[in-house]
Amino acid sequence: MKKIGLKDVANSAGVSISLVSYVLNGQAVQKKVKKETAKRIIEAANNLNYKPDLIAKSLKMSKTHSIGLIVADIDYRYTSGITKAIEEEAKRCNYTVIYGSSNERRDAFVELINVFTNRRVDGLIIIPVEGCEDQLHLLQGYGIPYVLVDRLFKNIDSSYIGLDNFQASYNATEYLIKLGHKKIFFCNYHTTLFHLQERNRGYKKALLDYKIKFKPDWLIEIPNIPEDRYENVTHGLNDVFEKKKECDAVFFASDNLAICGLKYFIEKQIRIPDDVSVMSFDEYDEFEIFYCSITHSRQPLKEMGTLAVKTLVNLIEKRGVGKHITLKADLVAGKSCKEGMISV
Amino acid sequence: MKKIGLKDVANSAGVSISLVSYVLNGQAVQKKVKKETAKRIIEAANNLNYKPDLIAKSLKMSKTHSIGLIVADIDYRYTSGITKAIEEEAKRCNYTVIYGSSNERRDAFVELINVFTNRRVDGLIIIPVEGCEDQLHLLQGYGIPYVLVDRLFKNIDSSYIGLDNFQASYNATEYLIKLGHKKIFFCNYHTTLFHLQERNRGYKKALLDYKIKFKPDWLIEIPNIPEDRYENVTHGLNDVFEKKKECDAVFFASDNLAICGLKYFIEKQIRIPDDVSVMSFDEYDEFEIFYCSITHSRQPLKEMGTLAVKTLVNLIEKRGVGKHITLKADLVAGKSCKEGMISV
DNA sequence: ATAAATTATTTAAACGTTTAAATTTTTTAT
DNA sequence: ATAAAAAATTTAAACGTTTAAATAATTTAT
Repeated sequence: MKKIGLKDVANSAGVSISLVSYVLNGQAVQKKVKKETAKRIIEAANNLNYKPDLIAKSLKMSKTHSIGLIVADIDYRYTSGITKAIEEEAKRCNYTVIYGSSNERRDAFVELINVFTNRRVDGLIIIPVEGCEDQLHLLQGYGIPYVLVDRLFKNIDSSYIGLDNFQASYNATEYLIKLGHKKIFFCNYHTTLFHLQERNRGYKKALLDYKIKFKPDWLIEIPNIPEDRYENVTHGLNDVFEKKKECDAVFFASDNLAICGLKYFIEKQIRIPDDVSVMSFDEYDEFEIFYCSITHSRQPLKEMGTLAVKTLVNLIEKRGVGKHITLKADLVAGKSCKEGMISV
Repeated sequence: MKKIGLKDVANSAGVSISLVSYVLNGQAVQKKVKKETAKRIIEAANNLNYKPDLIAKSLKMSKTHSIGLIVADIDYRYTSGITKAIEEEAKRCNYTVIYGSSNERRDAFVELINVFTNRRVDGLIIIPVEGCEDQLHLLQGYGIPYVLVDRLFKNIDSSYIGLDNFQASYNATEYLIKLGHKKIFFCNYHTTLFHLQERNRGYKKALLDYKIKFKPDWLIEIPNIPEDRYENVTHGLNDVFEKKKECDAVFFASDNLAICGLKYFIEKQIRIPDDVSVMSFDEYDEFEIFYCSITHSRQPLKEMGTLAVKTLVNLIEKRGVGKHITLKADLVAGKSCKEGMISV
């Protein structure tokens, strides 16, 4: 079955191609098309079940109405949440999402940037990987608008939607301190990613403000390798609990780390919150099946995704200027932090 | 900065556009381009940082090298797992993924089919929604190849990658029976979706084969509305546990149902497996943070995603014929099923 | 030295749209 | 009845590629 094009509709309605184009694009009155002719054209289009070829349109208009989305890993709860919001908002704004995942690998990221620009996406939403600054510079050179999500590079001037990680981390730590915790461990990835470092900073600042002296071995650093995350967390926590270091609480800097930690605690029969308090950055819905609900900070994923699209579309259509938007996290109180600890 | 096209490269190298096209598409020898000329062209292309316009290419070749992926909800563990595998394999096959989510709504699904076909995707991978058979027929009419994943329609002849749901459900039920369970409840969505009905069938067949008389109130049916899933599961389980019906085990037909169930059991302080055994279809990694590991059937998500792409690409390129592939689930034994029950 | 064969390169049409400019038809004014 | 104005429609070029066919340049055979 041959594809139906404007030409076919034109023939069927007995008019020229351009008239069909005008009518089907809602320019009927502006171009002074006779009512009757317009009607005939529309009927013909319907009869033939005409479908515009968006590829041809894109070529002519140098506008694809598509945005590239590059995520770091769709299996992160953060990513699927934000992806969902992005797709929904994109639909609302009449854009289609072209999807790619770097899986935290630079080479895959570079490849995606390449393919997406060749595909002439109108813009990009990017959860970047470590060490991809050069690629972002490239995009700027090409004049392709993009917005970063979650992860920020200080030395790159771009639009950005993310969390106020410093504040969120500060608040979470403060929450623990106010409950009387003193020896607060912090489990984070060892990384150059700014947003994760901000969490360190928030944690340490809270300790400082409350006159708790931070001890270097309170920081449990995990290599950022998804495959053996659990082993690494186990190793880090063993270092605390096997050696019976004094520890009131462990604050996990991400949901995935927390999951590993909780698994560890179950295995070692360490009771939450009796033996140790637990705080998590980010959440899985499934936290709710832990025997005690986990206190955690919650990011407004839906809002972030929506804002990312809105900002990008603005950049694309209004040629607006880039900006940083940082949102606040909510602290969702569970039962994983011991209350009324004796202040020593 | 103006976009560099073949024309610019041609000018720079002092040759015609077609020669550039030949060389850059690896047809240099076939078209007998002089070695030296070819070299000059390649250099020019590099110098100017030429990037082919894939839109123009698509138009000319009537081939977009893109596949549409329509999921039902990216927040399902099943979906993100399979999406990950699909994107990876698509990359390997030189296809880009255009992503859309129906969020289980027919109207969104229809809209996506429309946009994707207008975008001239080469094919589609679809996790369909209830009642979208007409749309699949449309696709067949257009001659656009597609493969269904997870969910199957009996009355539609299409390629399909999914699980042997009947067998998986049968095996899980059998597992419970063999541990001595008699009163086995089954919690499933109330749905017309074939793959979920197959799970019912497997459950019932196992009971039958082991001469356990199925009682209608063992089937806990949950309306398929994500928003108030928890309330509905609670309601269903209350009907069992508040009324103190005799119940050895509850078999949840999906991971999301299981999560709700586990939450309920925690709230009501019903102990697993002491008070009741739990079996789940599908898993979340986070099952591992439940106080006892949950026995469940595991679908080979990665394999499914990979196969979906392979099958589709085959359909697209080799004009191969559609086929059904059903894979087997693994039963992952946890600690949520009581052992050595007295056979009454 | 010339024709034929081979090698190398260019021309031009096409893919399905959009749209400015040109043209034809109809209406209005005289 | 005719000119001018307005309304309706068509023509043709363009977007950036690919590729068959035409042409030009070089080599080989006579």
